Amino acid sequence: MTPGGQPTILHADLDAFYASVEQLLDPTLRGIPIAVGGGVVLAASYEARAFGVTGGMSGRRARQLCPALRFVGGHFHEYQRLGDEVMAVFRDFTPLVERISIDEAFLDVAGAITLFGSPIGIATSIRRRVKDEIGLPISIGVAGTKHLAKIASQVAKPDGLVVVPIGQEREFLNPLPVGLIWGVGAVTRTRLAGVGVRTIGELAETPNSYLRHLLGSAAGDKLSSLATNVDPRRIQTTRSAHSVGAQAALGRRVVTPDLTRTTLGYLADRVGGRLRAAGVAGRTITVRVRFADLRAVTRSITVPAALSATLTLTEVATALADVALADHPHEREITLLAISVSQLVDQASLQLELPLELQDSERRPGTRTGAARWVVDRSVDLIRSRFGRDAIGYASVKFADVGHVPDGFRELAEHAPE
DNA sequence: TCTGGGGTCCTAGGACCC
DNA sequence: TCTGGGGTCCTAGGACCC
Repeated sequence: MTPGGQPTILHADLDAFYASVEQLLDPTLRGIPIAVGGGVVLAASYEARAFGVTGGMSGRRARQLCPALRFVGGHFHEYQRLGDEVMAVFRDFTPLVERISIDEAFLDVAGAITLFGSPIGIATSIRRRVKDEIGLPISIGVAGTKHLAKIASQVAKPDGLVVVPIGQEREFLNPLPVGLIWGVGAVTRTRLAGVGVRTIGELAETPNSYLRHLLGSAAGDKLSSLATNVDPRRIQTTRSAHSVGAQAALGRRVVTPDLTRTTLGYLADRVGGRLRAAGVAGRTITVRVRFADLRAVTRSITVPAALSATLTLTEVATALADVALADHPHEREITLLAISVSQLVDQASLQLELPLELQDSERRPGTRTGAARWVVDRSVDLIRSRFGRDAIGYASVKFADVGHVPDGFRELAEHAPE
């Protein structure tokens, strides 16, 4: 923030992104309620939102609320392409762009004022260019901090611009519901409502010690700092992932060794491929099992040498799932399996660890070494990059019937907007 | 409400070390 | 043998976000 000056942090957020892209690509969809997705609504146009349709809602529920709702297929590559184009517009004004998903970003325009004029002028120009050159509606919040700019862009929606002048933060925030605060979801909102706190103004009057008691120290401090308008977070132009994961919802399936091995093999294949593509490997492997009542448990292990080989990940994940299942012997059905790999390290440093992994596998005659597995995986990755994902794979994985979620959907979910 | 997938961050307890 | 603080790492669970 610029003390005593003008706010220079922008939060720019495309409106109903997937749905807006569909309406851009197909003019017959404009002005009518549409939803992207099928079983689950990924995005709803504003015409659909008027009926109460929201992202994350089941398709059946959405149809009940809005019988005229049109479901449209996802043009996943178009979403990525247009999202990239919008980011390029941002970068025409400042290099300080922090993209936080496919369709939203923070910008710090303090250094762009001499070239392009006031932050408000820049925000106006961005909105006009995104509309004229790309054809998409976008909302922008302008404020002194990231937190405040994000709240302002939500207030600006749809297709609007909201500025919070320095010194007027309290007047702006006080009447707003606490749910607009980033990090306040259904649970926290309910807990706050239980003690009579519904607006940010009421939150600001609540002592920090009481918030810490109610919500825990970190959440309490965070809410207090918002109330006093302290937010030291800078714009980060590069952010590296802390974990890579994949999951598969299974419906209700009776758990068998074959089911877990096959599904985890498929997931390990995806995760391993993405780790290797990013040039990283991970030391902590976590498996999540969800039972029929939607209760989920996790089991994890941290190994000395970072992993990215598909078969090794499969073996570790299978062993972890066995532990989780053994701890819940009365659960006969599961509804989801997931693998996540964290404690990521660069593959360059992984090379140093390979002899360790090699030693380990040498104690198990008949298994291929970690190094050999890594080489095989790299070959598979290369072939796939040229001929497509289905060109090659481990037999047990290739024929798994767990891949019914389209790959485009999965790639998209890595940056999902809603 | 029950037809998703991929992430981040926080808490709390225990092991272990100094 | 008992008491104690500080720090790090690991594991399990949960809230939240897009």
